[in-house]
Amino acid sequence: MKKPRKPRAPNTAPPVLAERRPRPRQKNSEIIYADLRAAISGLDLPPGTALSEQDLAQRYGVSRTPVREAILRLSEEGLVDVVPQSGTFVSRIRLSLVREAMMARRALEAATVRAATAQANPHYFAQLEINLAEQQRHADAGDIKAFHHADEAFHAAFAQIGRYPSLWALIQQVKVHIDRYRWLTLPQQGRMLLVVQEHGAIVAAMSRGDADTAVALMDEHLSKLKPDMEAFRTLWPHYFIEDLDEADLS
Amino acid sequence: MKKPRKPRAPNTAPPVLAERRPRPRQKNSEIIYADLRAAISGLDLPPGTALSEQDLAQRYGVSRTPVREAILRLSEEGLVDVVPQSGTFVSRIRLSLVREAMMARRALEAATVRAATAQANPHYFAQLEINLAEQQRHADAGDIKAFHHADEAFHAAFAQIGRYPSLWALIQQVKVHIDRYRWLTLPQQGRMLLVVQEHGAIVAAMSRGDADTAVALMDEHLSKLKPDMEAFRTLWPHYFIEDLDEADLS
DNA sequence: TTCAATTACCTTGTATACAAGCTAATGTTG
DNA sequence: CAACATTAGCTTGTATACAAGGTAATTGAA
Repeated sequence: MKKPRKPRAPNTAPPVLAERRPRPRQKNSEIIYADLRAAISGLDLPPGTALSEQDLAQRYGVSRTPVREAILRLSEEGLVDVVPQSGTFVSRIRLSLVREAMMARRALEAATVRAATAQANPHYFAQLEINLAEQQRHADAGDIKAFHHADEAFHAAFAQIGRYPSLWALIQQVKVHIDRYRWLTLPQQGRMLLVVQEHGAIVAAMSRGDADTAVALMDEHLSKLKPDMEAFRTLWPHYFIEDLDEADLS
Repeated sequence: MKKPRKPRAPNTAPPVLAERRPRPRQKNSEIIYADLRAAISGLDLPPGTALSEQDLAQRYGVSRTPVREAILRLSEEGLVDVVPQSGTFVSRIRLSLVREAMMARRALEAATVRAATAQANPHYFAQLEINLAEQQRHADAGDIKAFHHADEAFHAAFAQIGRYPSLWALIQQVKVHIDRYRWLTLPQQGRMLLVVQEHGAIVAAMSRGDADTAVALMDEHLSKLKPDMEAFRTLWPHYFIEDLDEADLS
């Protein structure tokens, strides 16, 4: 006769080091999330596109559950709008949000550039120079997507060098809203070469230990986007959504 | 005999204004998320606590699905660690993350204070004064939770006044990591009254239109937390987790 | 022809069932 | 008694079924 096993005490004891083996396997929802995010960020899924959970599930060969989790994350980032009993749609670009994202990015990257300047050493400068060369190569070749990738790595490097890695995660979170807008303006010729020059000037200031100038140059670099918002809004009206930014809510 | 209906075209057409009726009903997952987040932020669920989806589902009277969605959001914020086939645990406080969160918050709130100073008008100052009085009241009464609530509203007001509402959402996201740490130090007597004074000084500088001073005062205000990290780490060792912040990864 | 009512189909939200795998108590062996 | 192997029970990840409700094509009447 088997004795009934005593129920195990609930696992309230803190696992001393649960982080040792971060499950090597990547969850399906993560893959789908990254995939959709890249597509939305790069305007491959333009604003207003309908996303069906069922459809995506079939496309990825999984059930609705992981798709739902991916969409939930996108929804929190403001990249999709989930309307119950109606549908899920790639969110339209809210210019007020772009404006806020630019402000946040400027504030955060000013911090990373300053921190990176303080931590700088020859090893890191070599890393930055390699990245700059890569940017130059892609700019010469006119490969916008590759250039954008190198640009991301360049900006990410400051957070890494300055020892503020999670700040980059935060920057990425707001950056996606800027990027969606930026893809409408980047194709302008000569833009990429100008960006490489500005990046080089920032590194030069850092190498002189001139943090204030480096920060100022970065701020100027990130502020370059503003000008012609209205023009683009008339060109791609469906991509944008009116917001009550100028409406006085006193 | 019924004629088979022609399949409807997929809804790829952009819904002209899907945002008109934001479903009044709040999803269960949102309620659970807010509830758990508040409990974790306020240390009612101390770091290391095990959270069972099944258990929470029964407690809230729902199925696992909405609980999972809430936990997924907490996981993205770094407030819980989900270990597949093992359990979900309230994350331990990573001091490196606290440090990064403080840096991010300082950078972002500097921006909101500057913007708020530019937008200031008597209506907004009256709003701030009312909030200051409320802080004073709660500080006198020694009601820490209520004071914390008013403190949040105070800081949120700058983003609102400066017309950068989504920046406050970003600040809240990083602030939670600071708060968990702060609850270990806030009970110090006299702390609250000092905070009210510092808040008042910021508003005073704003009322003079002195944005630089207001920003500097806010930065100083937000930098007050630093000192005794090591002391608390020895007092509540289970609440913290070692990280490789100082480890050189060259 | 025009316009309103109907209704089939699709959407997301939730509940439930099953699968893979980790943990700790139990059983076994030296 | 000590150390190791076994295994019951729990965990999360995923798949599937059902429910509530919105949309648009169809249908019917004026």
